[in-house]
Amino acid sequence: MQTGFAFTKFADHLTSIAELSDDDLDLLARMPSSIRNFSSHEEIRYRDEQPTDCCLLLQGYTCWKDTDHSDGQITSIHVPGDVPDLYTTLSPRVEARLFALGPAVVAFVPHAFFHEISARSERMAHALSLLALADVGCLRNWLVILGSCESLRRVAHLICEITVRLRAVGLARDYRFPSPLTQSDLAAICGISAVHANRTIQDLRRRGLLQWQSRMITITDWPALVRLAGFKPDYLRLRQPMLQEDSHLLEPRPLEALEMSPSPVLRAPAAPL
Amino acid sequence: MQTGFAFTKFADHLTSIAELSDDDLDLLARMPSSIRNFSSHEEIRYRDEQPTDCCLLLQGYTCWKDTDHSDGQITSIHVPGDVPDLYTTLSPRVEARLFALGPAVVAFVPHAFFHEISARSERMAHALSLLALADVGCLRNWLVILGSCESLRRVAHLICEITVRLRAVGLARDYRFPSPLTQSDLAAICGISAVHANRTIQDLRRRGLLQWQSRMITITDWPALVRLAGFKPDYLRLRQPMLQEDSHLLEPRPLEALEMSPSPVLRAPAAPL
DNA sequence: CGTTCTATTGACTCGATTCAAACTAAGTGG
DNA sequence: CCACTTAGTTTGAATCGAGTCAATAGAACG
Repeated sequence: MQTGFAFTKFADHLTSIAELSDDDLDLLARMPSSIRNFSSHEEIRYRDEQPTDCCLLLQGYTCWKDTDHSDGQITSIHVPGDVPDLYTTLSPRVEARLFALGPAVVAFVPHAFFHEISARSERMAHALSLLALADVGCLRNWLVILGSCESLRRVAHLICEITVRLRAVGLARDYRFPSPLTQSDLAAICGISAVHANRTIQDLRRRGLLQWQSRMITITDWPALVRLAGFKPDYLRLRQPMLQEDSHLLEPRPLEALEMSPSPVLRAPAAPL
Repeated sequence: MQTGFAFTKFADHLTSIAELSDDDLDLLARMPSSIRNFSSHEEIRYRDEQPTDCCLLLQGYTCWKDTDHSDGQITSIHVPGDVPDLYTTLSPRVEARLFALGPAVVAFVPHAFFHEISARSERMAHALSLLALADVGCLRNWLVILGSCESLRRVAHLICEITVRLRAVGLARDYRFPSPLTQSDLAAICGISAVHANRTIQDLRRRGLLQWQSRMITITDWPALVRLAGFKPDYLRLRQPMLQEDSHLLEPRPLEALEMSPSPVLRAPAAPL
């Protein structure tokens, strides 16, 4: 167990949702973690596991699968800065399976750390609650998508959400980001067949909204994609809406430069907890 | 504001998920509440409302709709004992709309009460966390259903879930319960059209699994319904599984008589908080 | 007693699945 | 380095589940 810079990704994520004091950021800087690499489709958390730490995703993507079936429905996906199993700090049993979608880097952070920072700072405890509520908001919103949209909107919405969530932690600044998902993964997220996932992507490509090649997604018409998806990011509970419907891709860093300093806590030297 | 017996429904619900001490039950007995009746499809919570109390459902059903569209997707439904907006104790803003599905009786309970019992009893705080986690479990499970099942299984699964959740709070003992939902409501839950909802119900009737007439559902072949739905109630996190695949309807109260005393706290006289 | 909401039915259309096959890319080992 | 394997993508054709539209029948309510 060592102290590293894992906390900066988490700090970016937290500050995108809740306002933190300098003291809170100092608390975060003391986050102990042990890093592990996972290869694509490797299992990170097993059903009925009772971990004493949480997974903080540093690079790549992960997803929950609630069913045991290997190509079963994916219930949520995660981007760097997310802590998919934060809820295990409340009830330490894992009821589903957590997989890496593409290669992923994960920092394991002891439950005790989250308990401690919650106890020390009221505001931090509140921020962690908001984080959990944001996850539930994502879940509810995705349920609405699955229940009421056809495949084209589903896929479009998914890509909008990933984009905004990445940008909230300082990634995908140029509307371009790695996407190691297979089309079967995409299908498992969107609740459609792999074949149809393929045809849907082609449709999006043909409409000139995005490119998806060699494990990279490049959004070529963000406003149109948002419009097609009917994407409204309120449910993400971000302090900055992050939409910029008007800003075109020609101006790479629109107006969030000041609100979005990538890692405001880097000034604090890390020290063991 | 008065103290009533609203707490018994809530206590039933809590004890179905978490173990409570006698002291905890005494705490619950002091629950202050003000009762209100709602008629079918009346709105209980409005978007962007900032309530200082929670809705404890005493009779009937309610549902969340995340979209403003009046026939939009329903993201969750609630049975007596549920507190749909418990999360507002953490973050007091309501992001969706809460409706009564059929006539409903609701007890409004101040946030302060939940904060107080959490502060006084560690075990109670934990129980409330488990309650919230169970809600999320429901949500995830329903997302899987919407993403991977066709309409027949969706409807079958919904009815299984309602049945088990009702039975967990001492209702629907004979696999028979009021169901004031319209077929449009059912459609909005299951993400299908109202016309198709109708045809699906007829299918279930034709298979001899249930009756649905004059706002009552009678399950006529519970084991077959469970099998058809592929219903596995683990995700509800109930302490008692409540499946009884084998027990037929001829024996109305199978084996849960001892574990399920309907309101174990009624012995405690209610006193103002 | 009529108005309104809800349930039901039929015909047509469309989105999506399935199955099968071909094709590409990426490894792996001889 | 090439042949072989494997995983992932792409395409077509047949089928099926579900949506839509429209019309009717029934139930509830004032």
